[in-house]
Amino acid sequence: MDKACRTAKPAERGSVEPAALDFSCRDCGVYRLCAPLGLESADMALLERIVRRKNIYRRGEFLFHAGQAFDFVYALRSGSVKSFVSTDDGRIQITGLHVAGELLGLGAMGPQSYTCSAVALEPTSACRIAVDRLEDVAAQVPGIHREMVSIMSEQIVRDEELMLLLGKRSAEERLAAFLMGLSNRFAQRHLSPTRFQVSMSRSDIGNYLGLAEETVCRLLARFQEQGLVSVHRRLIELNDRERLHQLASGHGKA
Amino acid sequence: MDKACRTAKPAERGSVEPAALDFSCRDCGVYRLCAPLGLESADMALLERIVRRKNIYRRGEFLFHAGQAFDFVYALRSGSVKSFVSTDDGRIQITGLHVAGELLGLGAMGPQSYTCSAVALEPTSACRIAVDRLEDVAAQVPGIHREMVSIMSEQIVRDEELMLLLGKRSAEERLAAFLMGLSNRFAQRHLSPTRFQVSMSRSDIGNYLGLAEETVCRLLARFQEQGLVSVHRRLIELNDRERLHQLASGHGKA
DNA sequence: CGACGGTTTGAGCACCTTCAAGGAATGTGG
DNA sequence: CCACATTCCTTGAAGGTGCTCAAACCGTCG
Repeated sequence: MDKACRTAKPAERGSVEPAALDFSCRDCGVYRLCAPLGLESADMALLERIVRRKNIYRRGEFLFHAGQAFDFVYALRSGSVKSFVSTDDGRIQITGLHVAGELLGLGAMGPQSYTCSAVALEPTSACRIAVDRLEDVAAQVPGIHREMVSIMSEQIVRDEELMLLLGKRSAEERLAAFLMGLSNRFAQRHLSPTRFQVSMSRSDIGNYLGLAEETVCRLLARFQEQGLVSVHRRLIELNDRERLHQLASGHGKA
Repeated sequence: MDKACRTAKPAERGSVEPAALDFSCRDCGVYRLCAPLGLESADMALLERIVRRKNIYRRGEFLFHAGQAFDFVYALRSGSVKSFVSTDDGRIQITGLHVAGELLGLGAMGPQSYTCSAVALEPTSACRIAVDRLEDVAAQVPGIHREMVSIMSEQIVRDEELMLLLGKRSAEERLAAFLMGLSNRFAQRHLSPTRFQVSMSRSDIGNYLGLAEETVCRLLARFQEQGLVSVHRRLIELNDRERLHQLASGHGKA
């Protein structure tokens, strides 16, 4: 996506630039863990104790690998990240697409080692939160654990939705749901819900949705023929969210 | 495939009767939440504050419905439960199969309402843990929240595995993985890993694995032809766990 | 430019689903 | 206790959705 952007006019894409997705520490996932501390901008001392300075990751760079010892929780400030698990014979399944403002890695709390891998899809900036320090602080402030429980249960809800999608939806429904999901997430972040860059390749999208890369292409082409979307490489414009929503809900042919 | 199995004698099934799966409170999921309290058998007073007496559910009875207000966590003492989510046009995806000793409903911690429904697959006994009381106690004992985080991350790991299965595995691999998964869980509970009752119908198994009911039947028949398993209705005997494990890992044809 | 990764499109086919029907186990009411 | 209803399981045949294989295209970068 980084490359694709370079040819587009700045004005058109201002709203979807990584820069526009950059969140301050207050806005990003870290804050959700800080809020129960009663921390406001004044008390940054405690925050400093647990948050390591932000790191920059390049496209393709790993934030962490599955199996690796669990040392940090990651809060995305800009960019996007895919997480995935793999079979022992090498096939992988992307289990999550994470964008700015979200927390990553909490699933490792139990096993104490990462259960999935995470890779930046584009230049990405993330705060690393040292878990040992987090635990120290959390021992004094129970609200933090409570918040972690809450964040993890949100993860479970998203996972359940993806299972429903993988198990029970047609290819068409999957792609429509994917696009609508992205649209809604961008809207939450006050970005355009109708015009955005998809940071994943067709191959990744296919993997994520349990489809072949070619199927994704063909469906995008069909959606475009039907006037539902306009596709220019990874820039996607939703022209008929209403109908797309129907497709995603399975009311496509009914 | 031949019906020889159907003549199985009652005596053969003694070890897999529900009764054999009955867990005391110490063994069931409740205990995992009590352990951090430093509670041993002596301090049952605190336990009493949060655990309501066990309930009995009949086959097909709901423990809770999706959307319903989150009031209890459930610890299974015997029997088994399926949990599922559904599309708004009525299709459902089974997201979990839970057996004795496991905790149910923690995914509702964040949204404060159940995100999936849970139904007993057979006569099932469960302890209900009132969340408000649990929270009261947890406020004094941070270790409880920590344990909850741990339990939820295990849930996330299981969900990731199911996503991998639904997205990337063939029908054969799915069923083999399902059988091996059950086998391993029974082994953990000191029950026979090679001979057990599956509490789900073919239809449920198919739903769970993202397959048609008929496909499950055909595959079971094929596994039996190949000498991997013996099937007598819901009683299943694994005759070649080694090979089954290979199939589950995708080394079936390679 | 020329090579390369990502994308698009086509043709053929495999796997699994759908549709259909019969059989076995269980339960229910007379 | 038997007849009937119901549910679950099994098997067959036909068909479709999405995959595999293959090739061309495009945009980017060395």
